[in-house]
Amino acid sequence: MDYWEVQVKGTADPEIDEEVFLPEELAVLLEDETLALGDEGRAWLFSGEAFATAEEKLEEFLSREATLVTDDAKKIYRFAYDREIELKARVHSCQLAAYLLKPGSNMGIPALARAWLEKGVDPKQWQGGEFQAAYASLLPELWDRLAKGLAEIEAWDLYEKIELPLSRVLARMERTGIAVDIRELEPIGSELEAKISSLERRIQSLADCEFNINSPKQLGEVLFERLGIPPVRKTKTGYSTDAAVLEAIWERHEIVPLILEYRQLVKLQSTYIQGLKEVWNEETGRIYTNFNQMVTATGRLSSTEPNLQNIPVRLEEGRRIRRAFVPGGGYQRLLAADYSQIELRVLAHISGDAALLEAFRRGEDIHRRTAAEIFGVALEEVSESQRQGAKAVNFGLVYGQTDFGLASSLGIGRQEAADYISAYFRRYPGVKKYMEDTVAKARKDGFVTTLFNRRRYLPEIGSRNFQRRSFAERTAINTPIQGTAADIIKLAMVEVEKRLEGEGLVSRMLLQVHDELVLETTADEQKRVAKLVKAAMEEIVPLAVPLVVEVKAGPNWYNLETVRDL
DNA sequence: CCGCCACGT
DNA sequence: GTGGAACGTGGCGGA
Repeated sequence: MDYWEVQVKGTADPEIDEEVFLPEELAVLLEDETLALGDEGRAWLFSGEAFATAEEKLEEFLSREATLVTDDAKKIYRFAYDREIELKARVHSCQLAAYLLKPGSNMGIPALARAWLEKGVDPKQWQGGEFQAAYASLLPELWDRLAKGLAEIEAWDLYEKIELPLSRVLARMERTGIAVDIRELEPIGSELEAKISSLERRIQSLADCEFNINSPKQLGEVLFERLGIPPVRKTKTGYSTDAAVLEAIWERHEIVPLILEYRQLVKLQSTYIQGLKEVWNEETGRIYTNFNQMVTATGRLSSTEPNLQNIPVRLEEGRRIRRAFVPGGGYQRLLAADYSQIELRVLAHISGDAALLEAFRRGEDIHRRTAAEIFGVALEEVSESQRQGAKAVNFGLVYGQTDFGLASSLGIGRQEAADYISAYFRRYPGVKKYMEDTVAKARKDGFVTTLFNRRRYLPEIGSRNFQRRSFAERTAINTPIQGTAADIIKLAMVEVEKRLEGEGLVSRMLLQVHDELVLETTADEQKRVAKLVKAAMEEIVPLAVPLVVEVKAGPNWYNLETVRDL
């Protein structure tokens, strides 16, 4: 590698303008007027602030048939979308590769260099903006090593066919944002404020003292000392006062339900009403989330600042917040497409269990069918409480359930829960075998994989500590299921984006909520887009059972109605 | 900065 | 016999 001595300008500190050494191609990208490329039309760029100094050069570069190796491709894609550049260059992401090789590890450049190049890289050795050039100088060798690593674990396709194209889709979604009618939040906020202060007064009056209800410590003292309610459970720091505890002591004192309601309303007010107002952009009327592609252990996305993957839906009080999420910028409808029972369908596919396969192939109500199997009754004979029990079993199944966990979720005895579980495994022996085989494989290899070869390492699977080992075993069972579902929806997102573009439609994807995609669409396009999205999601990965997607549409995220006849 | 708690899938 | 559902993010209190 030839190194040129160049100047790096426009760093975080405008006073810094130091001489550093860079790989030749990088130096050219940053400084040279004519933008000559390396032998293979390849350049390396650290996505820190330095790339703002090279905007024009970068724009020009990205419009060429060339390859840019960077630490974070999504930032480059954002750069291109923000400037409406027609992107011709291929982009590679070291961090994305590193995430697939070892999720959970530190994805910073110095850490990656230490891990993959066995180089001692100390960020403190560079001054000011100099480190950005130094980081870039590590990229050629780092990328080479990571690309080889992906091939070695047979995850190159996962990178190239799913994660990298998804980065571009996510960049586009982040730039698009979602319209929020802030006026819808005002009355909800005022109502919450009134209810909260009224509850606060009633709670203090029942306790006959002033205390901070938001402090679990103070609340515990009031409930379990002052009011003399027998404590249910302890945490490391004191009395536990979570919802399960409060529900258990519901009858002991009339203050308890008020506290549950108070907690719920304060959550809505602070996190959603206040929180969303604070990040709302008044120029565009939209909210812009960050979709993080390299955080979770299983391959799911996460959403931050704000988190738009946990907007309330279960309880009506909070669900109303969804009225504020609306189509904007000339669009008329929001459209939501969600996978029905995707995790249980994935379980059916990877376990190959005959009864589970049959249930999904027949299009049966899966919880009803499970209840019929567990309780040994005909489908028509299943009672509502039996169905609820079976639903909890199916739910827990995916998490590597224990009798204790099932018992507490159903409010039944531990023995009864254990009976349900063993009845389940008698009727679904393929599922039992999958779980045993997966744990055994994890113990042998030290990792588990998804259908698309995403890996998760489980170093504690052989621990002699029961708690640690048990946790690793549940994780071994859950990760291939949750992770495969994540792979599938990611692939579907890439396909949906491709089809929308290919069909010349203006409708656009806005959000992903693990098994659901939210789009905004026009009145004209709604029907066509509903069909397109449903087909793309259902057909993207042919499993041994059908994937079923339900599509809803409406004037906001609260009022959605099923789109029929697709 | 960590623990608790509450929201989502 | 053990502790006991999987994956996340944000607000708050308190050290």
